[in-house]
Parts: sequence; structure tokens; C-alpha cells
Amino acid sequence: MARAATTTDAFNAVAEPRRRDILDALAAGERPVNDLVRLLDLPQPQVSKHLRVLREVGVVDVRDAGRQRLYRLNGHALKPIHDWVRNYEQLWSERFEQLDVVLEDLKRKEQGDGGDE
Amino acid sequence: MARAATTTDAFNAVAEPRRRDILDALAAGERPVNDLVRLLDLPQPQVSKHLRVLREVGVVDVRDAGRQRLYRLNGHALKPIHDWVRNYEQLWSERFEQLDVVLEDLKRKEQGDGGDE
DNA sequence: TTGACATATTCCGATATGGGAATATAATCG
DNA sequence: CGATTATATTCCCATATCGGAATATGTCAA
Repeated sequence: MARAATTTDAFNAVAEPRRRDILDALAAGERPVNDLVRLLDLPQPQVSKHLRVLREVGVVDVRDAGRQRLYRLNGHALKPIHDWVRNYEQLWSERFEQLDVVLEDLKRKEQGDGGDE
Repeated sequence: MARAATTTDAFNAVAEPRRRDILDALAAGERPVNDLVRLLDLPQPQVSKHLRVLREVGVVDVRDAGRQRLYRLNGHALKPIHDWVRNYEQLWSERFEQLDVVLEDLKRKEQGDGGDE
């Protein structure tokens, strides 16, 4: 097998920076494809292809509006990513770094206890 | 160009579920490779390969210990993912969903105001 | 209908992938 | 030293990718 398809997951879909850019642009609200083309300065077919991937993973929804297709963010599909990475948040939070300092202190004290050195 | 290398980003590195499993296992603390092999029930070469990717992206660190190599999580490298996805958190938070209800109410009222219907 | 606009799909090529299997490197033990 | 343990690397292959270019589909307007 090769690398998992981009349409497997939100994780895989969002690994592509252009697709994150698209989502960031859609955060402001529903937009037609050409809006995104202008905003991101990408060829239209590329944008359509990226949108297809995002749609297949459920992170965007589409709505027909005359000859336009309005894309809208569906944040729910990003929740698994958030839920996963959230477990590591403490590893860089300030409070945790403070805790680190305290633990270092304790360790040093403990060692001081053991010997007379 | 093809898809971005897995070693480009934390985003790309972490798109592979086995690599997330490895990180989850390392969350409990430093571990030698064979521990991971047993825990994840994967062939040892695979684990080593995944670890290489994770190392290149900086999400794990290694330390030599005799004939073992102890891998340790480096959460900081995951912060960009957290920072990005965090902006969307409100889209599925309960408070936001409550707000949605309120906004719907307002809209309905407004429409009721406009006409006599 | 014909034309203009908006979007989607298809074909192409270069590339990196993850898995399997085999093997290489490195460190320790007797 | 040779044997064993722990880990890393290499080779092979099937596959999906992104980008570019061209083209297809769909919708409105005159």
C-alpha cells in the first residue's frame, strides 16, 4: 500500500497547506469558488480539486446558487483533530512549564537529601 | 510535484495513524523501540521508519542508552496543529451551538417584523 | 440557439509513500 | 573473538498524489 488517500481523514485532507488556506478563507463565511480563486491566487481547477477533497472528508458543504456553487465550512469534521492534539496541549502550556520547574526543584532537593555532597 | 513529503510538517507526519499511535504511546513516557513494537504490534522496521519521520519533524527526540534508543515525545512540535485547529473550536462548542439557536430566533423574529404574514 | 460565465473533470508526469523482506550496524555478553 | 540482542537501513512495488493543461458540464442572458 502507498500513503493513505487524502480523502481518508480530516487529518490527511488538512495536511495540504492550500487546503488549510481554503478553510481559513471559508471561516469568514460562505463563498463561491471564484472568490477562493482570487483570494488564494490559485488556478481554478486546483481550487475545485482541493474543494472536492475537503467535501469528501466532510469539512466543507456545498450549496447551488444559480451558476455558482457556494462552499461553506463544516467545522465539526475538524473536531477529531482538535480532540487528538488537545491531549498534548499541556506539554507546551505555561502552567505545565511552571510545573516542570517545580519538579526540577524537587528532584534537586531529593538528591541533596541522599548524600552530603 | 507530488504530495508533500511526510517529513515536511507536523501536519503531514501526523496524518499517518500509526504515527499518532506511536505518539500516544510515548505520551506515557520515554520508551525504547521494542516497547513500541510490542505495544503497537507492528514489525520492528516499520516502527523504526515511523520514528525516523517523527524525529525529522521534531515531534520526538532520541537518547542512546546502551544498546537501546529511548524515544521521547516533544509536544512543542505539535503546537502549530493545535494553534491552527483551535481557531475552529467554537464551531462545535456547546456555547456556540446555543448561540446558533439564539441567532435563529432573532432571524425569525426579524422576518416576522417585516411582513404581517 | 449561441455565447459568456462558473465550475468540474480528465489526462499527464514526477514523485514520495508505506509495507514486506532482507540485511546492515551497533552494543553487550561469555 | 563469536553470539545475541536492539535498532536502522535498503531494496522493491503498487498506489495516490499535486500541478499543469485542456476540456467538459452546467447555467444564465440575448
